[in-house]
Amino acid sequence: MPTQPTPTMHDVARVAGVSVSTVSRVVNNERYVHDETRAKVVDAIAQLGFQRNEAARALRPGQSSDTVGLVVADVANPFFSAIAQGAEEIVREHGHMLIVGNSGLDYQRERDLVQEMLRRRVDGLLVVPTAHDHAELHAELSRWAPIVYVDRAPRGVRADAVVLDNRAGAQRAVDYLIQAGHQRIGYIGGDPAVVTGHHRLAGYKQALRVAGLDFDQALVRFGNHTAEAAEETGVDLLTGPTQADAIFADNNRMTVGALHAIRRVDGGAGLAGFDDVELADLLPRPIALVTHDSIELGRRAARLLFDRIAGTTGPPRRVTHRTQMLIRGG
Amino acid sequence: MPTQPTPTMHDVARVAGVSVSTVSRVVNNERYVHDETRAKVVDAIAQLGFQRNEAARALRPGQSSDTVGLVVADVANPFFSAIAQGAEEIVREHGHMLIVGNSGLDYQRERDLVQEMLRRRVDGLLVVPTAHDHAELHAELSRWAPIVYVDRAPRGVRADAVVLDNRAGAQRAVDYLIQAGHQRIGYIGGDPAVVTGHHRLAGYKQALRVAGLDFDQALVRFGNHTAEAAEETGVDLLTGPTQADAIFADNNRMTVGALHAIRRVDGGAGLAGFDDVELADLLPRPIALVTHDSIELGRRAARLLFDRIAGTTGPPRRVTHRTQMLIRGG
DNA sequence: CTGTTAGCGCTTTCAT
DNA sequence: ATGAAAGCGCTAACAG
Repeated sequence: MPTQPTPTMHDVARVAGVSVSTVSRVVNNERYVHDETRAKVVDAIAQLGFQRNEAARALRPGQSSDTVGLVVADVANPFFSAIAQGAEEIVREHGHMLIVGNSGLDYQRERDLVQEMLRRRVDGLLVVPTAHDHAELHAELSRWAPIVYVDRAPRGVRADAVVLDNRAGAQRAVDYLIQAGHQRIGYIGGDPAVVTGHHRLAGYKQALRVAGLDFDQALVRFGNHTAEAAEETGVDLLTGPTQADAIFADNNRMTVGALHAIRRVDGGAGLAGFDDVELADLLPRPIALVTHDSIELGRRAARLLFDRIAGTTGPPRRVTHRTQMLIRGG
Repeated sequence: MPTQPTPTMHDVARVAGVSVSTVSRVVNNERYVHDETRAKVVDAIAQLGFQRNEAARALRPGQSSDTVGLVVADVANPFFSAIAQGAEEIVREHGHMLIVGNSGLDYQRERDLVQEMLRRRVDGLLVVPTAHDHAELHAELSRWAPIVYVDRAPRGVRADAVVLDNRAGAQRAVDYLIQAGHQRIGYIGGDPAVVTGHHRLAGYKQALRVAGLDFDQALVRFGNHTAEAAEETGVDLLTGPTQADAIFADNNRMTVGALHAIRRVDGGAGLAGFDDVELADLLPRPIALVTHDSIELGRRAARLLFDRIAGTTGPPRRVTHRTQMLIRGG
């Protein structure tokens, strides 16, 4: 059956034989409504299946849409879906709803999404920013609603952000590879412009430096946008002239690719990676993983956002979540 | 800096020295606006950073909120996040936005979420229903907006749904185990009330029947709600009096649990599972997986929904997606 | 206790 | 080509 127009308070009022204001009072559980009148209204509401139009309600001054927007690169990536999970949890606790959009790491789309969400008058935004400089975007849009950045701070802006301890995490994992006797550790990274990559690379370099190993630019390969690309890069690192004997993978997609590469090459290459990957513990060979609670990351970002929505002012807050290294598999 | 109130068309009109109707015309790209006037308005819009309030716009008769709701059990589960990914893609193509909620497979929460989304006047709903009877819920709420169910049809209702070929998929995987010489195949399932489990169990039974094997109720264990629970169940099946020599896992979480169980027991138990699991191909022992394109599942459901939103009437449509069996790992 | 009124931000006749 | 005015569904004074 085709859908019907939703009944309004006016309809309820007519059926109950009262005025709309009385209906409004009943719906909002206000005092000073005669029990009898209330009963009539409640009946009419049930009979019509009335549900208050929140969009209309939000139009009143001082009211809000009770929605929050979340922009991630790609909800299908376990890292981002964990963020979404955590964010949804907090958002629901606050009686809000979550609008989700995928930027695909495309700046234009990110921009469009944020703008569209603002047009819907979200109370705030959680954004995993693309690599593009955000100075303009942030200045232009954060006037209207608070924005909290997740996983990485955008370029060109000092703004609220909840991030991971990328550098220390990467350093630790790379150090593990070094301690295991590897000397030529390849670095497989994603978009070179994304700042997390830079920090993780810094951790990689630091580990080499501490161990007194030389840094070889040929071992560093950014620009892998899928696990498949990372796999090819991994094979090349391991079998090509670079002669890598281990790999550090920049994020979960890269790790999956690296695992396949190592399997194809079938040498004794070592592997470490940023982010956890499901089933890594069942793999035949040990892998060092920089893990973190990404659901909590989403929660923290959402809490910070609601803090701002509640009116908390002050300088940009930067929350850094710790990571830990786990040796899984083997 | 705290956020400012968003400028309205009225503000723009004042700055541009025209009336709100003229601003509206410019914003909506209507003809019959003098170029000079248009320029003034465009300037004012840019100066103020005006963005049309979509909520207010949607209030006008005949207009819609251009939003769609998606209710899944848990976006962090790769199966559901893939659905979200596919849905988001189509929703965006239609110029809409996606509101996401997690039901946690709790009927009351599902109900609350759907109702809340309806209050926000979503144009339609995509729902992965809980196990509860939906006769009342569906009858009550589908009057206001079209609902398309994803992954499983709700109990007690004939409604639009996009589902998988659960029975045939399970049958094929179980048959694979039988052909591999296994005789006592344990079944690890989730919520016994979820209909997909029933269909998959039917496929399991059918495979046994075809092969002339007896069905043993003791081998069937529903009620595992996490991978950890599935692991314990798996260990019990393999080492307990049931003496299972293989396991069929009902869904991706169960498969992860079963993998751990088999690893703990360390026998030569066979394993098959519904849904794909990342990295399964790298595991040391072969596993039969019933795979499917779950992103496409989300896309199909969303397309069907927009079909209804566009006004297509007719009897409930049931779309069944094919599955395929892959032997991964080994 | 309840109804009348005004108005939120926007679109849409209807005049001019 | 532009403006005035009404109204979408709801809430919030303000009367009574």
